[in-house]
Amino acid sequence: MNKPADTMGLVKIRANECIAVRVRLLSRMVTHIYDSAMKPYGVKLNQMTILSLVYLTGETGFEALGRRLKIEKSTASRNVERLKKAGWLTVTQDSDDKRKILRITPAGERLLADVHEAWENAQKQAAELLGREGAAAVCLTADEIWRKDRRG
Amino acid sequence: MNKPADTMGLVKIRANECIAVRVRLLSRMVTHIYDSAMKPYGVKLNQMTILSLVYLTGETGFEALGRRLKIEKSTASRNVERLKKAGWLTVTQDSDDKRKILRITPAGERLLADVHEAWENAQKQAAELLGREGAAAVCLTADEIWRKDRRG
DNA sequence: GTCCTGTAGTTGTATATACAACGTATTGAC
DNA sequence: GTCAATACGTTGTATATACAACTACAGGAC
Repeated sequence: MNKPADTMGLVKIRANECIAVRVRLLSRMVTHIYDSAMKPYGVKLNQMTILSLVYLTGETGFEALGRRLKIEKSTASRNVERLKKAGWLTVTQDSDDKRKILRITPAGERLLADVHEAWENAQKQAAELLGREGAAAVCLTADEIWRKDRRG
Repeated sequence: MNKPADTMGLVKIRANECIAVRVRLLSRMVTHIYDSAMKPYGVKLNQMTILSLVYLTGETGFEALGRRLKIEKSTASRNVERLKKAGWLTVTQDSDDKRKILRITPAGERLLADVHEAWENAQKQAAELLGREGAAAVCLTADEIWRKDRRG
C-alpha cells in the first residue's frame, strides 16, 4: 500500500509521537523505582496496590478488583494467588454468591503500615524523574479516567 | 512501627497520590488500545517499537536497544528472539566485536509500512482516553527523559 | 604474558499481563 | 419449570518484564 520510500517517513512520525511507547517507558522506569524501594519487604508495588485496594474496600471479588485497576480477571486471579500464598490475604467463597471474597490478614495489614517509608522514598524519586509537572499530569490524567469510570 | 490506627491514613494517602499505580494503569489501558489495533497484523505495539528502532538506527546490539528503551538486556534479548522467529529481523554476530547486530528484513520493513493506519487509529483513541493535555504531558515527560539521557 | 575488570549476551526463575476456551452457577424470559 | 443469557472464576498459552548467576571475551594494568 505504501511505497518503500514512504516507510521511513511513517516510522519517524510514529517514533516522534507514539503515546504508547512513552507511557510504557515511564511505566517501566517508575515501576523499577518502587519495586527497588520495596524489595526489603519482599513485596512489589503492584502487589501493594492490590493489597491496599482490598484493605480500603474491605471485601471484594476478583472481578471488582479488575474493574477498578483495569486488570483482566485472569491476571487479577493470579496476582491474588501470589498474595494469598504470601499470607497477606485470604480468599473465601461467599455462600450466597458465586463471588469470592478477599480479605486482608494481620500480616498483610502490618505490611501496609511498615512499607510506608519505602513508598515515600520511591514517590520522591519518581516525582524527580518525571518532574513535578509531569508527575502531576500523570496523576490528574489517571484520576480523571477513574472519575469518569465511576460516573459512566 | 506504626500503630494500627495509623494504617488506614497511610494507605489512603498512598491511594490518593501514588504515581506508580497511575502510570501503570495508563500503561495497561493504552497498551490494550494499540495491541488491539495491531492484532490483524499479528504484531504488538511493543514489538513494533523494537522493530522501528532497529529500522531507524540501521544496526544495533541488544544492549544499545535496552539503553534507549530502558529495557533490561535479558528482556531485550527475548523480545528480539520473538521478532527473529517471526522473520521480521535477523541477528548476526559482529566479527570484530562481541556485539550482535540486528537488521530488519524485507518482511519487517513491509510490516512497518502496512501497520501505519492501525497505529493512527490507536493513537487517536489513546489521545481521546488521556485527553489532549494528558497525552501531551506524557509525551513531553518521556521526551524530556530521553533528552536528558542523551546529554547525561 | 597474566590477571583483573568491565561489557555483551544467555539462561533460570519469578512476576505481570492478556486472550481464548472452558466450567459453573445465577438469573431472567417464557 | 426450562432454557438461554450473563457473570464469575480457572486454566492453557503467549508475551513482557526483571534479577541473579553465569559464560565469554576484549582491553588495560602490571
